[in-house]
Parts: sequence; C-alpha cells; structure tokens
Amino acid sequence: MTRPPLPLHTTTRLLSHLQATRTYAATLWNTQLRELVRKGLFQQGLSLYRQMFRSGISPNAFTFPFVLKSCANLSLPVPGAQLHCHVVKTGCESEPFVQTALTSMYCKCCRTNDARTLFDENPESRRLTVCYNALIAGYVQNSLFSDGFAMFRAMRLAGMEVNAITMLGLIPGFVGPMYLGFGISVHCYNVKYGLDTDLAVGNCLLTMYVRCGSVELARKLFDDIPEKGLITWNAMISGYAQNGLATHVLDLYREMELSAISPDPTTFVGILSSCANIGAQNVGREVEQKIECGGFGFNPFLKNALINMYARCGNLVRARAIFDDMPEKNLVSWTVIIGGYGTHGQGDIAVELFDEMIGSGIQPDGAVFVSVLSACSHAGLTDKGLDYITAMEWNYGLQPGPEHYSCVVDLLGRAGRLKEAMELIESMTMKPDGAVWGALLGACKIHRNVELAELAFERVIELEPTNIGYYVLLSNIYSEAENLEGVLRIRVMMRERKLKKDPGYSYVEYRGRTHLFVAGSRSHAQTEEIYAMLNRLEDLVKKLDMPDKNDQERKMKDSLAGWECTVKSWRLHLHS
DNA sequence: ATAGGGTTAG
Repeated sequence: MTRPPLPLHTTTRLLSHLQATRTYAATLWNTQLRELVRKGLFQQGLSLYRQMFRSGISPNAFTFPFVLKSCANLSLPVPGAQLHCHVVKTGCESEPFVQTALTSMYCKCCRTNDARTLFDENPESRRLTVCYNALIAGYVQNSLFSDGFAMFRAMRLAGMEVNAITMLGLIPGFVGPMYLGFGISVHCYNVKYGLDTDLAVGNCLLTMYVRCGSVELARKLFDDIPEKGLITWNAMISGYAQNGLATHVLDLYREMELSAISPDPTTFVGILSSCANIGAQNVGREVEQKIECGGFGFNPFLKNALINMYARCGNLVRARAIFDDMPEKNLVSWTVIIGGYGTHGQGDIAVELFDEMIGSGIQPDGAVFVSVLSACSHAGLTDKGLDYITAMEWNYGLQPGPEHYSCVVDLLGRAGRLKEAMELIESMTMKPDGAVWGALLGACKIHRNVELAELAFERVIELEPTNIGYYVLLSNIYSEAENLEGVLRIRVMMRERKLKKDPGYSYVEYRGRTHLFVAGSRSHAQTEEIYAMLNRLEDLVKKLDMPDKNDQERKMKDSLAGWECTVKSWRLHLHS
C-alpha cells in the first residue's frame, strides 16, 4: 500500500513549482489587498491579510505597505507591531517602501518614539528622503513641532534632497503669526515636482496662512495660483468661513460656480456654516438642492451642517425634520439641534433633547454643555442649568472652561442672583475671560446694579479693550441710572481710544429676497409700514404683559413669548 | 504593483 518514493529530480521540480505557485498566490492576494485599501476598506484589508497568513502564504515586500496602511488608518498599534515582527521574519525590513510604511504606521498610532527607534536603528533610512518625510510629517501631526523642525534641519545637514512632500509634512507645523513670512522661503526651495504636488504645496501654504491669522495673505496666494484645484477652492472657502467672513464665502462660491471645478461635501460644509452665521436661508436651501443632486445626501457632516443652518436661521421645523431623519445622530447633531432650540427661546425642548441624548448613551463633551447651558439661561431655567454644570463635572468628569462659566454667570445674572454670580467668578480656578465679565455686566444692565457694573467693566476692558459693546453697555447702565457724569466719562474714554461704533445691521429674508436694515436708516421703501407693524406688535406684547385675566390670555402670552425679544432687536436695528 | 502629502460640521 505504500507509495514508491518520488525520484529526487521530481521532488525538486515539485518544490520549485510550489514555490512559484506560492509567489504567484502572494501576488494574487496582494492585488486583492490593494483593491480593498484603495477603496478605504481597511478592516477588510486586515482580515484578508490574516486569511493569507493562515493559508501559509508568505507575505512579501509588496504586501506590507498595504497592511501597514490599514493599521495606520485604523490606529491599531498592536497589530502594527505584530506586522513589524512579520516584516523582520520575512527579511523585508531593509525595503525602503516597507520602512516608510512602518514609520508612518507608528506615527499615525501616536508612537513617534517607536518610529524614531526604527529610523535610528536602520542606517540606510538616513539615506532615504521618504524616511525623513514620514518622520517629519509624523512629528508635526502629533504636535511635536520642534522635533519635526529638528528632523528637517538634520535632513538638510545630511545633504538630503528636500522635495514637495517634505514641505507638505512640515508646513502644518507652522502655527502662529511669526511663521507668516515662511511662505516665501518655501518657494525658495524651488524643488522640482509634478504639477499636482506643486498645487498641494500651494494648498497647504494657503491653509497655513489662514491658521496663522492672515486671510489676506491666503487670498493673495489663492489669486496667484493659476490652476486652482477643488482643494484650493475648499481651503479658501473654509478659511473665510472659519474667520466669520460669510459674505466673502458666498461671493467666492458664486465665483466657483463659474469655474470648471464642481463643489464637493467639504465645500458645502463651509458654505452652510456661513449661511448659518448670516441667516442666509435661501442660499442654504439652494445648497441643500445641490447636495441632493450631487448624491451627497447621506454625508453626516452635511446633515449636521444643514441642521445647524436651518436652526440658526430660525427654521426649527426643517432642522428638526432632518435631525429626526438621521439614522445615526452623533454628538454634533445633538449639539446643533439643542443649540438651535436654545437660541430661539425653546429651552424646555433643548433640555428634553439633552436628556434624550444622555439616555441614548452618547457621551457629552464641553461643547454640548455650552449649548444646553445657554439654552437654560435664555429660557430662565436657572436651577436646571445649575444642575447641569454640577453634573458636567461630577457625573461626566468634564472640567468646565471659561465658556461654561460665562453661561452660568449669565444664568445666575438673568435670575437676579448677582451675588452668587460674583462668587462663582471668584471661585474659578482659571482666569476668567472677557465673556465671563461681559455676562456679569449684561446682568447688571438688566438688574440696574451700577456698582457691580463698574467692577465688571473694569475687568472686561482689561481683557478686551477694543470691544466697543461693553462701553456702550456701561454707558446705557449709567444713562438708565441718570448718572450723566458716568455717561460722559465713557464717551471721553471711547474718544480717547478712538473707538467708533459701526452701525448695527441685520438681514431679513422675505419671499426669496434679502433686505438689509441699518440702524437709524429709513432707506427701505416700506419703512413706514414696517414701523407701524412694529408698533402694533409692541402694543400687543405690552398688553399681554398685564396680569393674566384668564387661561386663554395666558396661553396667548406663552405663544408670543419668543416674539418679544425679536421685536425688541428689530426696533434696535430700525431705531437709532 | 508597493511608501511620504493638501480641504471637512457644533
């Protein structure tokens, strides 16, 4: 029954055939792996690698870069380190592609030290630009800027070639106005690279200028780039949006529509955030159409941006509809909808939503507490707000920042609890910022406390000497207290400091047209009718302010409660 | 075939 042994030459042939098949098999696996990684299916990529390993197929130098990239993107240092062992076992460690992939993997997993060890232990990596590039980018992305710069210096001292990708890794490390002049020196490197990388460096510089606080320089560079790509447009639009220059954003968007580049979700995010800031709901609706047409309707970033836009424009019904329709709401979705209800005086709904969010198991962060706390203060839910600030620290282990303290000072202040507000400020562990003292000053205005107002004012202008709003606020407090000497003193102060109040203005959209109202101006064609309507509304609100006679009237008052502040702010804008 | 990089909501 035993088989005769095969002749030796057959065995060798079989073995070499098997070897060849195995190499071929590895190639097949690699191809599949590449496809998965290219599509961003990193999880699947990793399981394919595991399958490959179990099948006894030896991975090669072409395999590792793909798998390492998957680990990097999923931020999995443990499987990453395991792969490192496989690399050593299969003798691929000196392969430049594998080395850089390993370095990058360690950096993306926040293990810059391991990446550095790898670099130091492989003498040949000191001769590879790509290794320096990976390490520089890794340091910068982990905010280890000085290490990144040191690496760049070492690279130049070693006489290594610096290329565009070195710059792409290095430039994001330049944060702060002192680096603004750096753009020019980047151009001095005059490195040769393909047009697309050239453009990427431009995009990167543009973003750097914005982050260093100069949208002007960014715009100059933008205008200098002859063939702008999608990312160039996006970087400029986001730059304006992040600096609150909403009208610039909308102008640029119109310009972009005339160019050959079509917008993508990133573009729309910037546009929508600007629409939210200036209440441009008609542009927002237009963008929503474009999103649907472009097939981006399911992008969660865009859904959140849309909810925010509608909520801030006052269209809570539409905002809520999109919110309810979202299959997976994240923390930002909840934050924007809570903030939306809060800013429109519907604090009760905001609070309900916050509790619902907690109930659904979402871990809150500082930002969502800001939105729920400000909702409480706008709706007069003082005790509820105080409960939240306590819970924030004790139940969720979040350290309140100045932005939370200013909400609570506002909360206590509006309720007339000025003494407690003051005590809270004194108990703060960090230095109070302008908004904290500003909130106290605002509360002093409501409750006519001149003495405390003077103290708050003194503190707030130390921190924000050019914020004109605070001078106006104190001047109004003096004027209500008939302290003319005080009013005069503030006026002199403002003149000395050359502070001039820009006239207030607002936009009101009506039937698809945007109307501009400037304080004191009666230039609108329907000024007379508008004032007449405002007076009627104001009378109505005053009448409703009388003691309640019956339930019916109270209900009416409730339903109009939100209107009061709207009417008042309109009056402010229309009346000098 | 394979590495290193640019834009993103509150």
